[in-house]
Amino acid sequence: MVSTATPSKDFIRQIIDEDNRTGKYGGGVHTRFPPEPNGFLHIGHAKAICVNFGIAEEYGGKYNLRFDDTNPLKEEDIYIKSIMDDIKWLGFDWEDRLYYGSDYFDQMYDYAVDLVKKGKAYVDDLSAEEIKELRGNVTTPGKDSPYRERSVEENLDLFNRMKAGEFADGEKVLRAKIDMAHPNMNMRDPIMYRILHATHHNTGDKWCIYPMYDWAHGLEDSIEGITHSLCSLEFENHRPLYDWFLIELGVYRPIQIEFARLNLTYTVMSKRKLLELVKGGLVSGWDDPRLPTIRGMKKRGYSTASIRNFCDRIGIAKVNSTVDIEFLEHCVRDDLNKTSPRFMGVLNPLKMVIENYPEDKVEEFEAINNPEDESAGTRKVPFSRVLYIERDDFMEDPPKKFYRLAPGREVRFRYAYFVTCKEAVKENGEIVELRCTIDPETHGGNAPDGRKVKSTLHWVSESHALDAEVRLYDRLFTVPDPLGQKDADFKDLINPDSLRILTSCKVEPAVRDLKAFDRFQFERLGYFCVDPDTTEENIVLNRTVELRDPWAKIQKQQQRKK
RNA sequence: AGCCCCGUGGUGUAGAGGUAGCAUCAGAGACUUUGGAUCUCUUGGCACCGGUUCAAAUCCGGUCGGGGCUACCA
Repeated sequence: MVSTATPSKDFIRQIIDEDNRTGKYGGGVHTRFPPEPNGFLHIGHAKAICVNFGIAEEYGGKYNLRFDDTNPLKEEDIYIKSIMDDIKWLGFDWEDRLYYGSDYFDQMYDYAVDLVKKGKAYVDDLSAEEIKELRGNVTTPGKDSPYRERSVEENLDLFNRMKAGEFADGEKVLRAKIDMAHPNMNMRDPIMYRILHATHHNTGDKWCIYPMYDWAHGLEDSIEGITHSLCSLEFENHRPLYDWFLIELGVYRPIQIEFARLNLTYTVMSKRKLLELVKGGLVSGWDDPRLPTIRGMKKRGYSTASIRNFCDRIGIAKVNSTVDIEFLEHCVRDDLNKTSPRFMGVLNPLKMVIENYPEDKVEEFEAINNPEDESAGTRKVPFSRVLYIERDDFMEDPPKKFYRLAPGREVRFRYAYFVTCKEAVKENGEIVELRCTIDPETHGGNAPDGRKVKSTLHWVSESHALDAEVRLYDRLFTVPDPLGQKDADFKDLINPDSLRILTSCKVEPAVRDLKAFDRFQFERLGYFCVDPDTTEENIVLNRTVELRDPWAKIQKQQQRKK
């Protein structure tokens, strides 16, 4: 029996349902994701991709990947591969529907000629400055260009010569003839073509005139038979123009629907800001794990499932909003908890000697790989007289609610024994070693007499431990809204602890078998993944996110009280 | 200022004339060989004013607030 509760639908799915009901587009759904190949994809794009491709998938429709490459000055081939790689990594397959806006340059030109013939477009000789001047502003209407009333013949001739390369960059443009007094600035005779003697990554030197976004985009959608053209809110004011071109041309017209793009706290999302960070050397590159780029997140240890689940769960709406990064972190924990194998690793090692354990003895304890997934099986973890534990797991003078190890206190060592601390050995006031004893009766971690222990600690056997470098990543900025601060440049608000590198970490032997990008959990610490920098000699691990940590919260509260 | 879009717990969203729901966060508890996970409970919201109606988050009018637009970028 399936639940009768109908899942709530966002406004876009409601529109599609209605279109399907009325048969507006023959009941089909065909969407597209149209990135400009001039940068790397980030989580904001992931949302757009999930909206466009996810909805098409859900309705049994198709989706296109289309590179919107109408500006040869800004676009480069190198971005195309990275964008495709990222989208594939997100788990989407556009099959054979990979297109380029530039594929349609010929057809667009013909359409432009159509419009000229209809008296709806004209060649303007004004300079960029003059055009700006005559456009007016939001409160004052613009004025007609002196070239606005050229004859169709003259326009046709001029436009053809523009194409033929007779004019220099900026000398002439082709404009739509709409209304210079229109309250919507986009309708004040928008430019359709500009002259750019530049080599295009796809069409080479074939063209010296290139179409503007507003002219090109609707045509691309129309040519590809897109049904629902889903884009971000800033194109709302462009929709009348999108419609105008297609209506004047009398061609198939998709519907453009706008939704709010994703904003996240404690990070920046714009290409320009991201570029500033990369160019300024403030991060290690586009794949720096602190960045919200797809590559960065992959390197950080985010899974495809966690990102897609996040994008689905934040919803779609028309209000500008900022999602708390905590929710992203929740989504990645949620997925990784179910899928990640567990290991033990000590980030800040404190040596511990078990006085009543023989020096040459080694035992192997069976550890559960994933308590959430029985099929993940078990592994053996070696135990011996000298171990490492986490420095934070011992306090000489424990405050209230600190359940971990302290002098005279007994805790459990995960999968091994109950351990009691006898003494903390100090050198120059610093604790350098703990002397402890085990209760042999608690072999495996259970007391036959049923006595309980307040906490369970992770540990690593000294002689079996692997050394590892661990990169602890945290939020990139110290404030939720780094761009909204008065009198502060966002680059000065970078969290100095957004990356902390620990070099003397000790991890259990099984970590050796992991490969680059493998994700796992260090019990009690968080989720990590293997950095591709890892070599035979040097294990490098990246922390994706910490586990939820009630003790850290209590600690903060206690500090506040002081 | 002109035009366009939008206001539902702290945050993100559902609700389409009839008991304001979900998720997250926060708080409390249960359970626990991860202070993880899981489970239970609790706090907390319809921007404001007026109108229509037996009944308004929902429809209408206004006010206030937020965002977008003034590139030969996309």
